Amino acid sequence: MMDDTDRRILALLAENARLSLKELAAATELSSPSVAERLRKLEERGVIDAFTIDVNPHQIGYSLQAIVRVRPLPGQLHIVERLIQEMPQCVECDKVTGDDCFIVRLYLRSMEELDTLLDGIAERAQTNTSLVKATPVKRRLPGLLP
Amino acid sequence: MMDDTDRRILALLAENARLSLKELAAATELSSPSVAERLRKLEERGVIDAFTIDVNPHQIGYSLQAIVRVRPLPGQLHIVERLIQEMPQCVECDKVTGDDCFIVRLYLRSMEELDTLLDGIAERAQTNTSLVKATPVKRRLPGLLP
DNA sequence: TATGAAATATTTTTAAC
DNA sequence: GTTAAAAATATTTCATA
Repeated sequence: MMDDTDRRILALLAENARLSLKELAAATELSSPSVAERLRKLEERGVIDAFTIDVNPHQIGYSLQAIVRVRPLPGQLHIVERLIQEMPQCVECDKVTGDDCFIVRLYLRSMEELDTLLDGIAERAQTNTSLVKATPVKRRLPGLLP
Repeated sequence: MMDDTDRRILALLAENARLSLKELAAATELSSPSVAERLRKLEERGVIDAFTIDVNPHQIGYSLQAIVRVRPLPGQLHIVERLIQEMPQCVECDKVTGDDCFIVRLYLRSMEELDTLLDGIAERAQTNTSLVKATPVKRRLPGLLP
């Protein structure tokens, strides 16, 4: 279903999603219409979920990043889930197995903002916060071997 | 430094990074050259880190997703960090405060692959694995208020 | 310093193979 | 999957607020 050329296109777009069809064509030794058609199919099949941007949180005022494990109290799961979804500081949330129910990534302007945010769910959930000190692996594609 | 128009451009590109200058210009009621100039500056200032794609892990063979907290044993921190970085299944890794040192997001083809991967660092680190059951918030921009 | 208009150059799309 | 022509778009230049 996906060949080496498709994988090459994905890897190129992961680095620069605004590459023109012409540039993609040159890199894959195909013609532009051919690349356009492959792109269309990759989107249609849902391999490419979205063309998007990575924004540097620091440059838009978010000086801190935290990963918070959230364990809702009995009966509070759905409310907590909704509260998390509505936090503008939440950029990612997964529902997971194990003692914790949610793992949330927050962008924060200050420690005070973190405190306020967690206070807002303190009555409904236990939380465990880790502050991000560094990012050894920035979001990237996984291996694309067949 | 960043005005409402810039924020609008960021929000539009977060949804579709391949929007043409013309489309961005229409949406912001600016001319194409004007949008091009703003884009150039957003990149130059590092507000936009990258134009990239979101790939659906299922469509490229990764049926499972796990978030693993990793706590290296004394003296093993740097080796463990390197081992994580070299895992093609690792799509994200943060170094954090607290008992755990690293929080890693893995894409996996099978449970067996998870087992093999964790066995590979078992002598150097304690790990705690959560399997992703759902994703209430998919990666998104944080609030962009000034 | 940021914008817009117009001209030019480039790219994308379409159609035929 | 390709080529080549038509259509759409991007870029450059320059004038302007």
